[in-house]
Amino acid sequence: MAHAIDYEKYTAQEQQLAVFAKALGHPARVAILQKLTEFDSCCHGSLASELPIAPSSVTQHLKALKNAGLIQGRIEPPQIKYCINKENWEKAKLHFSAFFKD
Amino acid sequence: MAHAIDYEKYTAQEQQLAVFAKALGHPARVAILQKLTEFDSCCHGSLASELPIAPSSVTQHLKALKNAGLIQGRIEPPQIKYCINKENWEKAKLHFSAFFKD
DNA sequence: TTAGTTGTTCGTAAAAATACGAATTATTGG
DNA sequence: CCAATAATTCGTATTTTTACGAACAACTAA
Repeated sequence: MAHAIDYEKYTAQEQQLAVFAKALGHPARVAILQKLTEFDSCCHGSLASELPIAPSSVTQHLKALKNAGLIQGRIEPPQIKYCINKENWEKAKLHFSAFFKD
Repeated sequence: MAHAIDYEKYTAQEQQLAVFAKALGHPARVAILQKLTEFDSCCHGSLASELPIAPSSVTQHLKALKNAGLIQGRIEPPQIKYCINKENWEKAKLHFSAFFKD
């Protein structure tokens, strides 16, 4: 595992902010999150139809956002509805505002 | 250039936020920025001595932050002093706060 | 059951990010 | 000039990210 980020060598704050920031570090993921904050919940298809990337790529980005804790999905046949994870969203908001405060 | 992010397919806001976020997406860069906001200006060496990575890696991260517009350096023999690019820092702050506002 | 819709997984390829050490540049002090 | 200091550049290895299409799974509706 050489040459990967070794998060353990940094403070918990540095780690957490970096994880959230990394999740926001792609314009497609920014667009997804904006849509989810605007519409409260969306299925994969309605996100994919507005993004300039393939459906399978959208799935990858959704997974990245999920891993960072920023979104969650619930099955609602025939679709899967994705929405903001409000608890972690608030956490991210606080991390960023603390970082830029001064 | 296949399989790289095609920023042009996204809105200016999505692009800009993603660029800033990507720059914050590594704990070492978060640590560097925190130190620069705390101490106003630092040389490469004093940053490197507090980070768990090699000096040449610190240079790489400084370059990434510079490319994103978040820091700038000025020669002040025998050192190079790095500091926050206040104009873009403010811009980043506004982008993030707008993003999380709702 | 069959066909259609929805979304994911998988494999793969290309590119970027991460990290390091060695060598290099540039400047200062003796 | 020569040595020391400060930091970068360069080359390289490894890992991660990005992207796509094909195949697959799951559920619905006819």
